[in-house]
Amino acid sequence: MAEDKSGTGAISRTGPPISAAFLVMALGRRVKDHVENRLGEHGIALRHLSALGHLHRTPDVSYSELARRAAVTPQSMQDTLRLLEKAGAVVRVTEPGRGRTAKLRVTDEGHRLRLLGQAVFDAADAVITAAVPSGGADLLAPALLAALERFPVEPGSAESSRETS
Amino acid sequence: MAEDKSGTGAISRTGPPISAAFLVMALGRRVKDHVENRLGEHGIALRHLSALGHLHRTPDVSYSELARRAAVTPQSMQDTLRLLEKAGAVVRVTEPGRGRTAKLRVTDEGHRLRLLGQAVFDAADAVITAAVPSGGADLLAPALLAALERFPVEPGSAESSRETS
DNA sequence: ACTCGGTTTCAGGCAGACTGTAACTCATGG
DNA sequence: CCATGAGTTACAGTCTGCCTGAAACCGAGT
Repeated sequence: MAEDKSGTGAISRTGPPISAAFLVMALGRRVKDHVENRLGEHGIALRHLSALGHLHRTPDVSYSELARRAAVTPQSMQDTLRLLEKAGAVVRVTEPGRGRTAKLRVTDEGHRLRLLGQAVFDAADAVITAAVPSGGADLLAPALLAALERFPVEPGSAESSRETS
Repeated sequence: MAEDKSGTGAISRTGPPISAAFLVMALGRRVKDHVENRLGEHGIALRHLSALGHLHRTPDVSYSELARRAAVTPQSMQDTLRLLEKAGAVVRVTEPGRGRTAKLRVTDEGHRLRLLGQAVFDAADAVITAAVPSGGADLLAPALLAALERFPVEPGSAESSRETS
């Protein structure tokens, strides 16, 4: 119904370059929604993929350590891992119990999901780099990275870290 | 400590360019958090600023119409406006009541807040454009815009539209 | 031996969106 | 005239991620 919801309609008219900050926020959200939806088709969300990535890179870490790296509380991370355990994507190689620090491992199913998520990211990357003009593609990532460093991590953010490789 | 939460630590090492999609998501969230915090110091959030912008551009619209433009449900928009009304930033020029369509106006206080929000965005823009290399600054916005159009609005997004000008 | 930091686990809370439902207005057609 | 139905405001409840609070427990250091 002629929504104009993203503002693009009003944007695409003319010169006033429209706030870069706004564009970054909008694009970030769009991409996140896209990734989240694609991942959702396989039963996981972004935070699960992130946890899988962390766990793959450094196995045998505990809930709390994992939480620390993802910058969330141990409770939230436990909640995230609950789904992954139930889906058979990670297992704890130590027996459960109140104060017993857990060692977690990624299973074969976990690796399957992880690679699948990586494919989703690769696809999104292709779309993005196809959108920048000509040779600006390899100029984009460093710029984004530089901008990222210029915005401090403020209290109350969370951020989920990356999962590649 | 030694959080590495955003992955930057792992990123800044070497060549593997790291997913552009990931960077966009991370930067988008960082910028949003930044804007939200700055706005929060003045008692409003992004959605309030967005509503103020919409209302400033096209006055005398109703709750539902406003909700339609922001792509949220009327209930959510009503909730957003509740704060703005209580803060004296918008007033309804018609009397309340169950089925009576409301006409809403931005007050002087509302304009003050709107301009203030615009300043926040301008500041963020400056930070971003300062982060891109040399002449890439005016190349960034079009690229982001082009990328934005390549990601369809998927079911379950919301998006808040823009508020500038 | 025993305290203390780190950990897991359970319970509750909060914010922002949503759906569901009720009450009401207003234009339109019979 | 008035009944019907689309549109709107209003109120309540729900859900999802995340949080804080508190309890139970392990394991190393003194």
